[in-house]
Amino acid sequence: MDRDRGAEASAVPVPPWRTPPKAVNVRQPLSQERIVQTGLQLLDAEGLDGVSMRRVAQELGTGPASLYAHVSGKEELLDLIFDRVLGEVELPDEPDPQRWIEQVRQIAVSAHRVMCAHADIARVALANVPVGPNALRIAEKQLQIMRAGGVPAQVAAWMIDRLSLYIVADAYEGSLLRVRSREGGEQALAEYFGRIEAYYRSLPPDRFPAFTAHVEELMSGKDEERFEFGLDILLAGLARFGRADGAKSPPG
Amino acid sequence: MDRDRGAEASAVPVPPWRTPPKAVNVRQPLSQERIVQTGLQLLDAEGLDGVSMRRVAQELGTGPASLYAHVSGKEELLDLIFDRVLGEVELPDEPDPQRWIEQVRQIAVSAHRVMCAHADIARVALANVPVGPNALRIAEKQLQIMRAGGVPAQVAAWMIDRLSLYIVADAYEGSLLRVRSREGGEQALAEYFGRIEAYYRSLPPDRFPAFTAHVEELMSGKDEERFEFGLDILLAGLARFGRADGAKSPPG
DNA sequence: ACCTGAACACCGTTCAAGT
DNA sequence: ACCTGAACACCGTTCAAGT
Repeated sequence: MDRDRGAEASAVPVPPWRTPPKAVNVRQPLSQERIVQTGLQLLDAEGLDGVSMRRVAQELGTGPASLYAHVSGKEELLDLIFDRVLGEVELPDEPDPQRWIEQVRQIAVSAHRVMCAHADIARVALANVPVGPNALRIAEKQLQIMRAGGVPAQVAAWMIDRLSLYIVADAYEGSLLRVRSREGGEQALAEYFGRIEAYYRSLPPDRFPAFTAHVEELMSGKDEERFEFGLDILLAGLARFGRADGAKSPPG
Repeated sequence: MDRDRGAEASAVPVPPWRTPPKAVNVRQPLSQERIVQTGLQLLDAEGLDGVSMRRVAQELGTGPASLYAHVSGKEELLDLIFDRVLGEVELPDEPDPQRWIEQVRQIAVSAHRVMCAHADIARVALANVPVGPNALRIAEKQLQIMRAGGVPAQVAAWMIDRLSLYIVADAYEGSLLRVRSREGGEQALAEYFGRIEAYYRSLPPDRFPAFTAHVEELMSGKDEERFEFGLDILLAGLARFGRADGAKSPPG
């Protein structure tokens, strides 16, 4: 009998008066995983302000109330997205006492780059202490490297905190400029800095002698350059506490 | 004729059927000054989230739309409040080349203290580049001091930027903890850190050997202590660029 | 157990209309 | 010129009711 060969039967058009099954995959059940993933997509597409409970729910084809079964609230959702992003940070396999400063530096640069690649997600880390698995993984590695480099435990412990504050703050600050340039184009960003520079130049030199004399220097340098400048200042300050031979790549 | 002696006439009760004049001083006209002042009061009383256009308007006995005649929007209002706060920062009169690092340090500490004294206002400085008169006054002084200390112009210019980023970021981070403790009492803050510490101790030592071995060091130190630790690391890194004799107070 | 519609108590900003 | 009521287009979270 032919009527049991389902595969071939489906090649024939379905009679239009039959109610089609509800769109496939829309009934894929909600989960924390799916919510975080959707939040991350929204973050990348529209920035952190685009990640609202309502928008995430909409994207998942449901109402905002449904999210609360899988996530305690907006804060937890953002924490989860942040830690997922931190998962992209690359770490060296083993601490190398000969190159401890370079290793600390590489992790810092990688973390900075990763956060910068995801809009203004860094704001989340400023708002609460990150305790997700990836945050811990990174901090653990930094601590191991500094200890291997001979840095005293108390200094190393506080330095992790100070370093991550610096990285996160710079990433956040820079991301706001990037948001500005995405919204108004490259041109808007240039205009913004142009206005500031013009304002600096217009200041009265008698009250702002140093400022007006150094507008050039104040405005120079790209994001990355300034970040690494500050990072190297911090690392130079740290170097005194550890093995001297680990400080092979001193800044200017 | 008695009916012209207004002063004495007002001692007699007004006939109750007369409409009384609208409450005195409520008709004090709106001004940017009054709006900023009210915003600052709200900031101190309820934190930055308490400063909404609607709340400020309410406090002034008017509707939110009325504020837009004196302030372009919320962002400008917050900028104005921030710069007013910066007015409290103390600056030395003259740059002293013998003590340049100490002077840079004092300004940094003062700015940090001032921001910490006004809830989470520091968030404003992370969101946009401060260009108010008081921000400029402080930056100008820092620049003068570093130049007097022999720091090259490019290093000094970038250092102002990095220093203020560090100060603002720490003040903001700390303010969020202070908000937490104000809302839930000293006890809530202790509980929060207690939870974190307990979580650190509960981590598997094989995967987090350094972390679990140094929970004590990771949790130690008050806000101010940690801030000054990082500040001194930065200043030690900076010291190499200027006059050696200005670095009289090196950190640990 | 999981999901949802509707409601609550808010936002910043705009605009036509009033004085 | 200055001020305002009402509206617009949003928020995060809660809760009773549904399946």
